[in-house]
Amino acid sequence: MNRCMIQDIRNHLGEPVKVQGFVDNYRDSKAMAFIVLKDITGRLQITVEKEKLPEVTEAITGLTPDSVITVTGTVVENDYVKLGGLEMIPDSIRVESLAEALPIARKSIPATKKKQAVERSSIDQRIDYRWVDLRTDENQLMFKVQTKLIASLREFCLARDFMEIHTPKLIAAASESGADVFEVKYFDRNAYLAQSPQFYKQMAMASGFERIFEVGPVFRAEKSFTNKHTTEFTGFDIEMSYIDSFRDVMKFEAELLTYGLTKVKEAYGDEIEAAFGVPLVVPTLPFPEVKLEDLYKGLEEDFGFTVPEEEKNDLTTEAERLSYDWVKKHYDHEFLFVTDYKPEKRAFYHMRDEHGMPLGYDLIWRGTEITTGAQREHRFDLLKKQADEKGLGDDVRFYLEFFKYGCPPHGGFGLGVDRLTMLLVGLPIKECMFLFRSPNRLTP
RNA sequence: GGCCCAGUGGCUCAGUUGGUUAGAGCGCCGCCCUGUCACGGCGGAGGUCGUCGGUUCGAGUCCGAUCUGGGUCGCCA
Repeated sequence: MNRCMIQDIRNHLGEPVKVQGFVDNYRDSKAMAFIVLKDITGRLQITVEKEKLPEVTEAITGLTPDSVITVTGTVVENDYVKLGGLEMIPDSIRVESLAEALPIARKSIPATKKKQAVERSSIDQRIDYRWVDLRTDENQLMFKVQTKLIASLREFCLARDFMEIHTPKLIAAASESGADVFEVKYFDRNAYLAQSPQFYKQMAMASGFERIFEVGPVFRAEKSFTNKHTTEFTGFDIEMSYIDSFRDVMKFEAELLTYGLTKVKEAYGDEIEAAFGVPLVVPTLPFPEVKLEDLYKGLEEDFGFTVPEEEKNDLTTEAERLSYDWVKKHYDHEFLFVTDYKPEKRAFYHMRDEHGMPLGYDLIWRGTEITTGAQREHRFDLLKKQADEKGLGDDVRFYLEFFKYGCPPHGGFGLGVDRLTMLLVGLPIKECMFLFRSPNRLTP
């Protein structure tokens, strides 16, 4: 018998079906037993009248929550049942895997007159048993949402003739200054884990690929302790040739994100709001933009916010957070492009204008940076000069070669997939990753 | 790396100015319960309080060191 997903069960009332999943709840009394079965699509009550079903009764003796079972039987409507008004009368139940008592509390239970409240286990405790934690509706929804988002972003790019590439993650030298790299043994020498596909996606431009994207892992050996950093995350990277300006890149990104969020809202907007209390607002085009310097002026005028002059060449965490209030106030928007960062704060490969100002941007969503983008310097001599100014020598020699034999003008950006997910549901990044990695966390 | 905070049964917590056998709820185990739906009722097991050292007649409670973890800032996606 084919397996029936629980969401489809109404199409099979009165006929024999098979369902499989986890025991979400088990209530056992002398004459009756009730199992709530959960699969990835929903829940169904299995009702056992013990006297009528001695074999089934035998099979479920000692059943525990979170065990995995296979049930065959007939689903009927019954107003007794609060769960959808449906119940399955089984004719067989097989226990596929008997679960031990769970080591974590996944849900909070409010206090009653007789009992004190039980808080759910801390996120760190839950991550220790992430596979158990991920069985909750909220967590599974989060990954359905992320799947939809990435599929939509990919769809948008493919419709515009982008190629999807896969660049190496084992590399011979650091790909960006600043970020620390993980060193790994590579036969009789050392290699590094890629901090970014930056150099290779630019190589794709020199290869004449014109428009590419990559969804892949990014490694950062930084001891960052915030609610939005992790040592391994997934980057959605774009690079495109024959742009006239970095504004072409910004425009593309704004359209890309708007498309992705539209698709996510169509599929899961209501569920996201119900589960996480965060409304999904599809942004309007174009996204607002502001120069870094003007943003600081605005924050001071509107909120009396100031930082020492020497910190104004970058967004502090607090300024970044406040920029959300600022953009809401002035543009009624959640996204904000920030431009005109000083060259000292930007990578050497960003193209600069005649005043030496980098032609790039950061994109802030709901007060958190999700992207850095730029037009790249594709002219060998200028690029080499900018690399030399940053003191990069042998490490970028192979990369500079990409620009010697013809390379189109181009630009691109990198999006943090996990940051998008985290902002979409309003939770810290460690709660939003399948498995979180930090300086203190390498397992499970 | 800076600054803060925390470590008590499987989980979540309480533990009063240091003072008799360290408490509770959930979970677990056993018994009872014909329709439950966060089922219910009764009973039970389970911790020596992160580690080491010190103060004291006496330390979960005070002091020192140490380990582990967390929050936050910086860094960034």
